[in-house]
Amino acid sequence: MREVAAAARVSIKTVSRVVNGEPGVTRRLSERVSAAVEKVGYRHNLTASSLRRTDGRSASVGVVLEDVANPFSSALHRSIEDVAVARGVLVFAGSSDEDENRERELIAAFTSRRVDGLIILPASHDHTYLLMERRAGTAIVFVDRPPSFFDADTVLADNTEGVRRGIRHLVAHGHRRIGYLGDLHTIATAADRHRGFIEEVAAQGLEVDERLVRLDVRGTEGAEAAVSELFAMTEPPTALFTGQNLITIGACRALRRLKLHQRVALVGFDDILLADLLEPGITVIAQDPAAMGRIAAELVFRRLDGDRSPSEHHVVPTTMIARGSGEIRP
Amino acid sequence: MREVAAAARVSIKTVSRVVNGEPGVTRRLSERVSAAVEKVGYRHNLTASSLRRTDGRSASVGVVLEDVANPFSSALHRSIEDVAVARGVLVFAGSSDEDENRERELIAAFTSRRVDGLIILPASHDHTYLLMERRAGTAIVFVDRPPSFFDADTVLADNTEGVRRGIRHLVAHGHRRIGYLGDLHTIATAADRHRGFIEEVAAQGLEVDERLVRLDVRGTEGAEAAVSELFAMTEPPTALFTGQNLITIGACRALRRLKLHQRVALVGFDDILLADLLEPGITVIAQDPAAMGRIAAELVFRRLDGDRSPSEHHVVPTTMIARGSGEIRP
DNA sequence: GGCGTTCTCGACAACGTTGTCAAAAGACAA
DNA sequence: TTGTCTTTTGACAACGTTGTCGAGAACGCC
Repeated sequence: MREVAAAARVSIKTVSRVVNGEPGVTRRLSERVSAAVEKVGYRHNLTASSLRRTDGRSASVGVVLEDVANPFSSALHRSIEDVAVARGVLVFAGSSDEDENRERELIAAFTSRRVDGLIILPASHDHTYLLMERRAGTAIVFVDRPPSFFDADTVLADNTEGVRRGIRHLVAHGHRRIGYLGDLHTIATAADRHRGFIEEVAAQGLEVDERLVRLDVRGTEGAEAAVSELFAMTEPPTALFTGQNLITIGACRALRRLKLHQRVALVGFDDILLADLLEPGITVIAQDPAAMGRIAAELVFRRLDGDRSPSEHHVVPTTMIARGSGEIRP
Repeated sequence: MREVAAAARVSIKTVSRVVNGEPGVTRRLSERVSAAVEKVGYRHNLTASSLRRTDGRSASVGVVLEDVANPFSSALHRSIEDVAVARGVLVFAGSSDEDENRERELIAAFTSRRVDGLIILPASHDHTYLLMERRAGTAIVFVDRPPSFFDADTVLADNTEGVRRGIRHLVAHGHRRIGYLGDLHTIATAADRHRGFIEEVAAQGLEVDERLVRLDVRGTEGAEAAVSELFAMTEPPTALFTGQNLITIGACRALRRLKLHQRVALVGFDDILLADLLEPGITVIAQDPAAMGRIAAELVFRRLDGDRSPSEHHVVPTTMIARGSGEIRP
C-alpha cells in the first residue's frame, strides 16, 4: 500500500479510501491511485484490514461436517456456500469423522483464524467449551444434531417423525416383523430415529423383537454384515428400516447378494443418488440438506447482523419418496 | 495478550513465547502465564500472528472446485483436507460452477486472505492473472484440468487413454455404432475425452458417424434429452459412451425409460456410487479422485517447503470396472 | 471581500502479534 | 569477590491496514 501511495504521490490513507471504495476522493486522484495499483501489482490484504477494522470481521465462517465427501454433508456445505458468497464470505470446511477431538481441533483452528461464524454438525457431547467463543461474538449454529450443555440456534430434521412415517408405511403394507439398522447410538439423530422406530412399532400395537434391531452399525460394510446376520435367523424380518444413507446402501448390497431384494421390503432414512434407478427403486425418507444448510447459514448471518433474540430451533420436515422397495408385501 | 501479560505480571513478549512454545522461559513464569491465559480466556489470534511473522504464512489453502457437492469434487476436497490437517493447515473450498468469473472471484477472495497455496480445478481459459500471485509466493497446483497460458504443476487423469480403453472394450464386444455424449467442449477434459473417442474409433478402423456424437451436454437432464434424440433416429447406436458422471446417470435414466437398458451397451467415464447395484451394473472408466487430491496437496506443500524445481505434470491412471452394461452385445 | 460551510486529503495511532536487540539475572571459574 | 559467559526477560518497532481528527482548499452566501 505504501508503494502504491508513493507511485501515485498520495498518502496511504487515500489509497485505502480508493481500495475500499470510500466516497470523498476526487476523480483525478482516484484514477491515479487505480493506475498505481495496477502498476505495482498491489493485492489487498484482508487479514490486516480486518485486524484494524472496528467490527473485526474476517468475512469467513467455519463449517464442521462429518465428512466433506459424504453426500449429506457436502449438500449442506454447498447450500451454506451459496448463502455465504452472496455476502462475500468465504467458507472453511472440515471433517470431524465423528471424532470429538477432531471436532474441537477444527473449531480451535477456525476460531484462532477469527471466523465470524460457526456452523457445526456436532460429534461431541459437551459444548461448554464454546462459551468463551460465543462471548467473543462468534455466531454459532448447530445443524442436523443439537448441542449439549449449550444453548444455540439449531436446524434439525424431524428424525423421529420421519422414521415413524416409514414404519407406518411398512405396517400399512402388511409387515409385522420389521428389522431396524441404526447408526452409533451416541449420535443424537441415530438415537432419535431409533426412538421413532420404538414409538411407532408400539403405536401400531406390535412388539419390538430386539433380535431384529441392530444399533451401532457403521458404514456400508457394517450394514452388509448386519443384514446377513438378520437373514441367517430362523425367523427373519419381512421388512427393513435403515437409519442412515450408508447403511441403506449396505443393506441394498446385502439383500441383492442374498437375492432377497424383490422379496424383503426396505425403507431408508436419507435419500441416495440413483435410488430411483434400482429395481426396485429404494423408498426413502428424504431429508432436505439444502434447506437445512440455507437456514443455518441465514441464521448465522442474522446473528452477525445483530439479532440478539432467543435461540431458534428449526425443524426441517422430511418427505417420504415411495419408489418400490417400501411397497413390497410380505 | 496484554491482559494476560498484566495478569501474569510479565511482558507481552513472554506471553507470546509461552503461547508459541518457544524455549527459554522458566517453568515458574511459563506456568504463571498459562494460568493467566486460562483466567482471562485468551484466544490466540493467528491472523495477527501471521501478519507479523517473517514467513507470513496463514496456514490455509484455497481450493477451487466445480461444485463442492459433486462427488468427484468432494472426494478431491476430502483427500486434500487429509493432507492439510496433518500440517495444521485449514482448507477454504469454493464452487466455480464452471463459471470463469466465479473462479476469478473465488481466487481473489482466497488471495486477499493470503492463502499459502491454491489448488484449482479450472473453469477459465486464461490463467495469466495468476502470475502476480505466483510472484508473491503462493503455491499453485492445477488438478483435473491443465492451466492455460500459465506454467504450473498439474495432476490430471489419463482422460484420452481412459476413453480409448472403454471404446476398445465396446468394439471387442461387437459394437460398430457407438454413440458419444460429451460435456462442454470448452472443458479441457471433455475435449481430451472426445479426442480419445475419435482416435480409438479410427484406430479400430471404424468411421465416426457425427450424428451419434453429442457434445456440450450439460447434466443429467441434458443427457436424458440427448439419449432420447439418439434413439429416435432410424439407425440408432448399439452402444453409448458417456463422458462424465452426471451424463452417465442421465443416460441410465433415459435408457431405462426407453426400456433399452438391457439391450444398449453403456460405458461411462467416472465411477458413480451404487453403479454396482443397477441391473445391469454400469461399466465405468473410474478415476481416482482421492489419489489426485492427495498428490495435488502434497505438491502444494512441497512447493511451500521450498522446492523450486520445474513444474511437475502427474497423470493418474484410470481403471475400467466391468459391471455388465459395457458387456452387452449388439 | 468576508465569513461560514463543505469537501478533500494526510498525519498519526492503533489493531494483536512477533523479530530484534539490549538489559538484567544467574551460573561458573578464578 | 570479580569477571565472563549464558540464560532469561522485556522495550520497542514493525507487519498492512483503517479510524480519528485536523489542516487546507473550494464553495456559497450576503
